[in-house]
Amino acid sequence: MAAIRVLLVDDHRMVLEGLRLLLQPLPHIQVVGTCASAAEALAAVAAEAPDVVLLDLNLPDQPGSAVCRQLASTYPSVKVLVLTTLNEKSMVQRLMQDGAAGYVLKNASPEELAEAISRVHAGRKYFSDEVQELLLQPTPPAPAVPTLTRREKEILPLIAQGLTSQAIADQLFLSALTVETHRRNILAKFEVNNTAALIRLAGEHGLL
Amino acid sequence: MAAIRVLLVDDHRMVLEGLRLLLQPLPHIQVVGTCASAAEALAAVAAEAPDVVLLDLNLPDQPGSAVCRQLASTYPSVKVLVLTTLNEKSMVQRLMQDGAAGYVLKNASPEELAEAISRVHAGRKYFSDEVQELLLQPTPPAPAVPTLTRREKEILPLIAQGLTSQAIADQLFLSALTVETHRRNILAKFEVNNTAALIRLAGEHGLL
DNA sequence: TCTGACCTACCGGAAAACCAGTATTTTTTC
DNA sequence: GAAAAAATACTGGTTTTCCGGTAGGTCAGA
Repeated sequence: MAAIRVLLVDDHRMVLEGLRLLLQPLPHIQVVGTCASAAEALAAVAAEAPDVVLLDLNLPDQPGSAVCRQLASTYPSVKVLVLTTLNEKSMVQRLMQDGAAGYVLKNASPEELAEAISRVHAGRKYFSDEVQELLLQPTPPAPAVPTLTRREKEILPLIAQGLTSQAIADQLFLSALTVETHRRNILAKFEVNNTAALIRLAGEHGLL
Repeated sequence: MAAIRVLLVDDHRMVLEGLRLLLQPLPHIQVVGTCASAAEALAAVAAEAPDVVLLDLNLPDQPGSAVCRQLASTYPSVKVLVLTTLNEKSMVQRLMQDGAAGYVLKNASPEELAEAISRVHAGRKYFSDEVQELLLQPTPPAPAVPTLTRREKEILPLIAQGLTSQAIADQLFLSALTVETHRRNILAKFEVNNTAALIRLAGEHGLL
């Protein structure tokens, strides 16, 4: 049986080197390259056609989820094994939609990592125990990030900057009344009734 | 010359194993233990008396800066080499105050890491190039987190929750007018003139 | 003991935000 | 090409915040 060809993607060189050394003694696994950015990774996949990509989510140039999606759509035969520290449920589910074949935490043991690589190469899914537990937990009331329209996305940060409706209107060449309407709609979507709570929530959801 | 005894502290087991393998071939360095939490690290330092502690900042139980401070005060002969991904100036300076002997980024090369270990063991400081550049940059206008009084610290989060001055007053058994005064003082301290900007800034400074 | 910081509380007025509707036009989407 | 969604704008009214100034009481440190 030919060795599984693995590509390593992580923005920390030390982690890359460490992983490489860790996988080196395993006869059924062959590391075909290491990348530190999304761009590098995409190029390397094209050049090396690995079986499995070990993908860290924190890359400097693109969010890992985007890389995952691109790889999955362009190279369906390449299995993406996400390797990260985040273990939020929403993130896991999102990545599965993006075509990831598995999800291993960075504090997993080397044995677990090897197991995960074999599993996804065999066409199966792999989740570390912690992640599985997370998926089994009944969905908490679903925080649900409101979907904002283009205009609303534009206005929200301006509100956060402390601009008044009039100032925003001037800047966007709108009537202040229009801005007030958008403002009300945004408040409604976030289910709050004043700016303070809105900005806090928006901040928590990374919308600023 | 005896080998430098190094203790590795990082919450990701893979990073630990990777580092261990990375340092293994170096004859002048001996890894005497690996720890995944602050508690473990403190115990291990007491037991092993290493020369150098390679310390990651993101530990599950305590902020790395606290560990650094404790180590430096309890075991002055132990050199702490901070190994992390954060490279904010304030963080670097804070850690130096906490007694760190050096600062290496996670995407440093293994050679650089070895060099850093040798340097701090020799009693010198070590900063990776990127960090040095950061330190050389003229201090940007100093963002300056405003100092809030006890009452203000109490009221600010309530504002962020979307409570009106009246509601806050009810909750704290105060006059709404008093709350308004505090509110104005808070706005003044943050140098903003409405709640939206206040909450955004407070959030950025981690005051909520 | 006095000073300064803090907490408390008030007045009056202006500005802004919030609420409940309605309505026209433009853009998107099926 | 019609329906749905979004963007625009308005009326009219209430609530809240913001601003400037004042002021008494407490408490800690010089």
